[in-house]
Amino acid sequence: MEMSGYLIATRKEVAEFAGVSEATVSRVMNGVGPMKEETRSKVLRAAEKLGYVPSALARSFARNRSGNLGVVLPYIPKARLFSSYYFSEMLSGIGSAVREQGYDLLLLFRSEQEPQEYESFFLAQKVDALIILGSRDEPGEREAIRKLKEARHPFLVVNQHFKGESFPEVDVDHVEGSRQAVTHLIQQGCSHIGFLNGPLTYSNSADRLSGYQKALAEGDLHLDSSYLFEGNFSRRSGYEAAEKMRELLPEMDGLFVSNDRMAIGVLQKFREWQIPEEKYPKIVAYDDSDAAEITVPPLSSVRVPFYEMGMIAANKLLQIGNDAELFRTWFDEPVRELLQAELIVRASSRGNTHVNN
Amino acid sequence: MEMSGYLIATRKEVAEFAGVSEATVSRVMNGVGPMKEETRSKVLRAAEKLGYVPSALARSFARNRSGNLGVVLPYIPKARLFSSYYFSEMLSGIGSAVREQGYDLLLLFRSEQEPQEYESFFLAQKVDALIILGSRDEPGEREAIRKLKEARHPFLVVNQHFKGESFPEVDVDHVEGSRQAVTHLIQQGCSHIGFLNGPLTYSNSADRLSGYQKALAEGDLHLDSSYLFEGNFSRRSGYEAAEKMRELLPEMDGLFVSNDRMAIGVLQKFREWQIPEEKYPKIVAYDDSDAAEITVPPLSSVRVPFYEMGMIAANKLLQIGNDAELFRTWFDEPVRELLQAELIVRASSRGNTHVNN
DNA sequence: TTGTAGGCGTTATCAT
DNA sequence: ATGATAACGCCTACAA
Repeated sequence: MEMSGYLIATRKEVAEFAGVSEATVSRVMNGVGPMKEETRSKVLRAAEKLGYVPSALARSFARNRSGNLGVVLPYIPKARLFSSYYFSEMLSGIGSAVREQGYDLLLLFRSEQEPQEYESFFLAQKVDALIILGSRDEPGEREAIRKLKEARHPFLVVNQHFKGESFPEVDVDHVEGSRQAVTHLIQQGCSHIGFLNGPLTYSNSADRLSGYQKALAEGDLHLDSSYLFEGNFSRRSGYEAAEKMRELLPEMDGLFVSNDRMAIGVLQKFREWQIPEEKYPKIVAYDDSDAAEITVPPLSSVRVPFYEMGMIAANKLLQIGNDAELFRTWFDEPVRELLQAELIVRASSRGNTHVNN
Repeated sequence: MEMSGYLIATRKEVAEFAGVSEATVSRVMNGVGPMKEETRSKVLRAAEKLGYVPSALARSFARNRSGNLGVVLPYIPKARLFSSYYFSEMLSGIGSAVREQGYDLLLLFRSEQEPQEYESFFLAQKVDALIILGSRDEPGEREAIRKLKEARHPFLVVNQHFKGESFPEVDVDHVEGSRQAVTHLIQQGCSHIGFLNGPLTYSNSADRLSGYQKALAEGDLHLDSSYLFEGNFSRRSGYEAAEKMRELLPEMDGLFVSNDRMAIGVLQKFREWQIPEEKYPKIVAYDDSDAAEITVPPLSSVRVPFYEMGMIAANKLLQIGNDAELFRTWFDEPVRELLQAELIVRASSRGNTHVNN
């Protein structure tokens, strides 16, 4: 059904009112082609008068372009997805780029049920380009993205790398970020460093593991697999992982955690156990979200430029719409932008100088 | 330019391939009208074979419906909008409703520069319905929303009330939420209760002020305007507002703050001043975001059902697309859904029993 | 500088 | 149960 109670002024009416042809109205509205200033203002006045706004729908249809940049998000019912710092920042960055380029931002929720399938967003012409967030390295996902590439749809994977493929990606050097984090812990005198990581289907988790290993090797420490823990990035999972650290704690003098939220869960558990702060392992977390500053002790954390990532990804992607040359090479030499992370040191990884609040 | 390197299968090709008319293809794809099972499967096979997906663009054009629910967000460059708990939760709620109803979610960023103007989203047919978030009671905004109503565009204002108008709204009873918060402080023995509020152009700020006043009156306390502070909901503004509380602190034994982030800023300042926790005023904040649990001391906070608000708003709004009767009355008896907030008590407002961590 | 007219891929109505 | 066809509102190549 028609969802509105009003009538929309059409180009035809404007043309009649202004006493020109419809084509002229189009030219004026789009500012193309030469035209007499008089005609122009006549048309604009008519449009103003009639409240005419060109239909984006019809325009898209005629141009065969939706004008939308799609962003695929993991759909997890009730998961309060946006609450996660990661997605929030990224979307803000994408939003700001999209806006400047005159596109609209269409949010697309990936379903956990149905098999992954991204191409139909293009086939249905819902989007002109697609940014894929929260991607995981799983067979279905790889396949779905491969299809996008084969069909040469403009897309970009963010914060995820698929080894062996060459997809256009904007990513962060999590290997180096993690290496720095763990090296810092070693420099602080730690020799038994635990690692609470996220699921390895995220390449950023795998990358962090590499960085961790690298730092240990460089510090002549050996990797003890009983020091490896896995969570799902939620606070709760950090809280639960801490349980498993219990018996190692006297030994474990350092801890690297893959995001702030899990680290906060760990801290909660430590506090519950009434471990004195001086006895906490030295901790470095990841993301450097707002929360890192306000925990007790404040968390050292690896800052990830999510906002910039989103902005860069969107800009790159939309750029190819205006640059035929870029489009030609987009898939042959896929973009692989690699941003740097930066370790921010706070009390959680320093000496026993925690403010005892 | 054409942004893709592939060709899209059209209905015509499917029709030819299947040896039927285009109309039949449409019927099959939309599952309308009677049809022989044989024809149906023939068409479906052809579609499958050719990789045909009906063009959402063309469909929207023909149906004169975009299939999009628009969500207006305040645009603040670099403001990391989504990081705010408020918007994050709301969008998650809207997203989940929209998805179920088969709509798409279009994000629209309000500009701070240009005068407010929402109607053109409808005139340009970018959206079939509109949810307005982060609205403020300012002349331009009122005017813009009035126009929506006059033209009978389906829209909904969320978490904001315009006194004297009757716009369709989904809101929270912030008067009652605040009254509870402050009454709780009074019950805890506080008699000099400060209030750090947000800008009064947000009706929820004004409502909180009413609740504060109400509670004071009920507790036979008088309102001292030197106990009123204003911030802009950011942590920094809380941090700065705390400065102004300095000299009142010995007296001020209670503090009500309009959101968690500002409260966190206040706590930071207190900690910087090295005020012992036992001497903090008893604090109740607002929103009950994730952060409230992890501060030291954990913040008592008024829980606001943002997620539900978003979901309810979107559901209500999309419902009117399927219900002519509802649409008819939508503007005559505008929805005014009023959800309840709930006080969550934590250590920050209890006796001197803070865990000294 | 402006007008004419064909086409875009559906939906929906009317025949058959 | 299916086919033919007129809209839908705009863009754009071409004609004038």
